[in-house]
Amino acid sequence: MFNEKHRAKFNTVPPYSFELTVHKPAGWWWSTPNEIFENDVLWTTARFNTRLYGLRLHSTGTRLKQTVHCKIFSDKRMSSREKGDITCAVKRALRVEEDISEFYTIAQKDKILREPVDDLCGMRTPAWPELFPALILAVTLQMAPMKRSNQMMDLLIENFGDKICFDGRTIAHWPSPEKIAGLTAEELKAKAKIGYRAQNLISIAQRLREGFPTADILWKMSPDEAKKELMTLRGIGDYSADIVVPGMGFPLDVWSAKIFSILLFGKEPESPRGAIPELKKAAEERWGRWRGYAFVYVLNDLPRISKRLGVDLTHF
DNA sequence: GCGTCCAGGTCTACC
DNA sequence: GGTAGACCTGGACGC
Repeated sequence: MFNEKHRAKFNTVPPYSFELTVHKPAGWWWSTPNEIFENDVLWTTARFNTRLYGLRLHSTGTRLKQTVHCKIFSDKRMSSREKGDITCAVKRALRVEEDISEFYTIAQKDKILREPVDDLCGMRTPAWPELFPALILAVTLQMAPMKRSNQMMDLLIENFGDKICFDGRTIAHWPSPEKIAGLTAEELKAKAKIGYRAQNLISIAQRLREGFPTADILWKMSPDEAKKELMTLRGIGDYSADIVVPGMGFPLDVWSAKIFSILLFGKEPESPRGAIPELKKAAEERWGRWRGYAFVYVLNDLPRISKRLGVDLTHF
């Protein structure tokens, strides 16, 4: 039985939008695809140190002075250390303490970002509460259209995930590394239809179980160091590492390469995959360490950017 | 209905 | 160090 065991309150560095941070316009979730967001309240789940918790989050105030309120639900007693650790992890994943004023200064002078930062004022980039779900996302996005990636993720959660009931809601959560590490590739392929990715996911789960740097440790590294570490995992290359790395890289795939090629160079690339290195370089030169923010703001504002440009960027 | 093609990357063998 | 080819699966497409 999951009951409320702890409460916390987070002040935010303005501008901050709780709604846009946890419930992105493009449809991305904050912790699990099955979380519920209703009337500015998020019911979600997260696993810390092998234990699953229920979270109820909501905000008060305006984007210039916003507070996020968090209730933590557990089926076991929580020590004060556990409460402190989880509170820190949730706070970090909400990015409430991040000062993005430098990004806004750059964006307001930038032809591509000027309007998206107005449209999505206060939105923060993803900072996955847990490492393994972010790696599952990256692996299932590889070589597959979005519909198929969603099918793989849904089947992984349905067949190997965990479900908890708290605060009147039932939420299904991602499988644990322990669960996936114990499966055979044949079983994973048959039940989750993830094909050749099965062996990669099992290998990643085994590395995590055997002592891969935790999210805490990765956050303490420089982005380059963390990315290098992530790329030692089987099946995690440049693109996947950019999705998972703390602070968000610039994870260009052939879909987003077409969009950024139009925005940065004014035309569709002849070879989207071939254009990726050049586009990454251009983004780094233009937006520096804020390129991850540029990526997320553009891809979450495509309908409005398309309307302004008179070019449909949503059809790729 | 059936066959073919290929996708929102990564790894490996080969040069 | 650069690059072609293989990799699961299922949806889209042509016939």
